[in-house]
Amino acid sequence: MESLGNPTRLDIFKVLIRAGQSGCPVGNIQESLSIPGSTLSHHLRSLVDAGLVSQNRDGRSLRCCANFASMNALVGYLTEECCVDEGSCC
Amino acid sequence: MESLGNPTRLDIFKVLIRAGQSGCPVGNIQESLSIPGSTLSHHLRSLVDAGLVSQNRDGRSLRCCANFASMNALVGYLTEECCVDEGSCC
DNA sequence: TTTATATTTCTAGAAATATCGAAATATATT
DNA sequence: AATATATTTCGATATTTCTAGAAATATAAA
Repeated sequence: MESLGNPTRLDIFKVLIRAGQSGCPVGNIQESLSIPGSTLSHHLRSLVDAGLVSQNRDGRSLRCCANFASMNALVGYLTEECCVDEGSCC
Repeated sequence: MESLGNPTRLDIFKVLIRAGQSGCPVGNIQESLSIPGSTLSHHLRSLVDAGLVSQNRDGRSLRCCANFASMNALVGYLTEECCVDEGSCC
């Protein structure tokens, strides 16, 4: 969640969500968002570390994929405990 | 989304999600999380500004409620464009 | 109106994060 | 092996964010 708190990182993640299962090479993300490679690489790493993105090499380029399972877990994290303390805690 | 990127703020929001529609006074959140009032107030404001939390006065205390509509919008934001560029962009 | 309770604003230092150019590395093509 | 392409690491700076104590404000109760 912390990982998606940054606007640039959220943009990157959105590109990958749109790209679906087939993913998108680093270079294409860079072109699509117009950010320097070093900045992109830095943010991509933090997304990979958070488990939200996976990478695998494809020839000379590195293909990145949104991890849809993690994304759904994230969504679940927000919704699953809804109202469990309704009326009892406050 | 940016608003939930901070662990403390996420904790606050979770308390409010658990509290459901009836919400929770600031003082109770403070007690429940053991954080100074000033820090809590600061984070609450950022949640309110982001539209994720609403507040209304109830006697001497201020009752906070998670805005479930916004939360669902947030979830939708992540999921609705899934795969639209599958195969076409990269 | 005095007092108590609840919450916010002010302030400032510390810590974390973002940014990007240059150089380094890795992989593929010739 | 030499060259080209793709991506990452390094390093340094700028900016943002977090945190919390003290003081201020607001509302209610006595």
